[in-house]
Amino acid sequence: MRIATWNINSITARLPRLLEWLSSAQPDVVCLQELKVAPEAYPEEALRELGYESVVNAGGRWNGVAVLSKVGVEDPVVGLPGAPEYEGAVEPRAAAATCGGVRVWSVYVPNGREVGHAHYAYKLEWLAALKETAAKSAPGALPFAILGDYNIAPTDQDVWDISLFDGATHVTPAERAALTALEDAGLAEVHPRALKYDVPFTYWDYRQLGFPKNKGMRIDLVFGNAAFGSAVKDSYVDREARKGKGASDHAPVVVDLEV
DNA sequence: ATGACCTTCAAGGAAGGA
Repeated sequence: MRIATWNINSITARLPRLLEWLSSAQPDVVCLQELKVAPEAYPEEALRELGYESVVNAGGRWNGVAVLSKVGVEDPVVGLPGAPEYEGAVEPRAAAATCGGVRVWSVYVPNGREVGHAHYAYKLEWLAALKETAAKSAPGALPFAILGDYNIAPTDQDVWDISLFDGATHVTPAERAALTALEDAGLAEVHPRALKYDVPFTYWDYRQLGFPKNKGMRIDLVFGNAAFGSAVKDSYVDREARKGKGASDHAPVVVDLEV
């Protein structure tokens, strides 16, 4: 089984490239983030034509996630249990489904904006809620994974130049401690291989030739329980999908499982 | 070559991204 996660930065703008990638990469399950689409405008039919059912959590202009599956959708959940509100609203940042015997969550962790900003506190609260969900599902025999845009670089090597991140979000000890908390809950990171260069970055800023200069960050992550981890045969970042006109600023992370 | 921000909402520019 092939599972992928991809922040597509608007499913409307990215639909041609998404459909092309689905046809070539042939994933069975895909976790999408940053749909940036109203629920009624979600391209359900176009995805169904390629064989994918969707579990969608969309709220219009910002955020939005989905789980696509060719291998069935059971026990769908829309929204993270216990998720905090931001400015009085629960945002569409999580969706889950059991697909072909694997429980998957698609998550879009809040950005945080700046250390000390209300959005940063919100990010840490959101991650604390995510840990609770992880702790409930991790011990089971069912392969379980949380895939998505975590907006956290796990180590200093996961950004192109750590000296430029002094005081910035995405690399703070508190954010990284939230990843350690997921490990305490029984999950472990699935480390992808790079198709080029040493570090398999997953995000490159659109500005200032970020991608050609490989000024990237590894912030799209996969955390799985023991049953998931033991089924992993391969994982890589498909940086080819970041090339050319009309690309998302993130590349897909692909995980191949033997289940 | 991978190339110097992009997307949404809406009507011009703001907001968010990281």
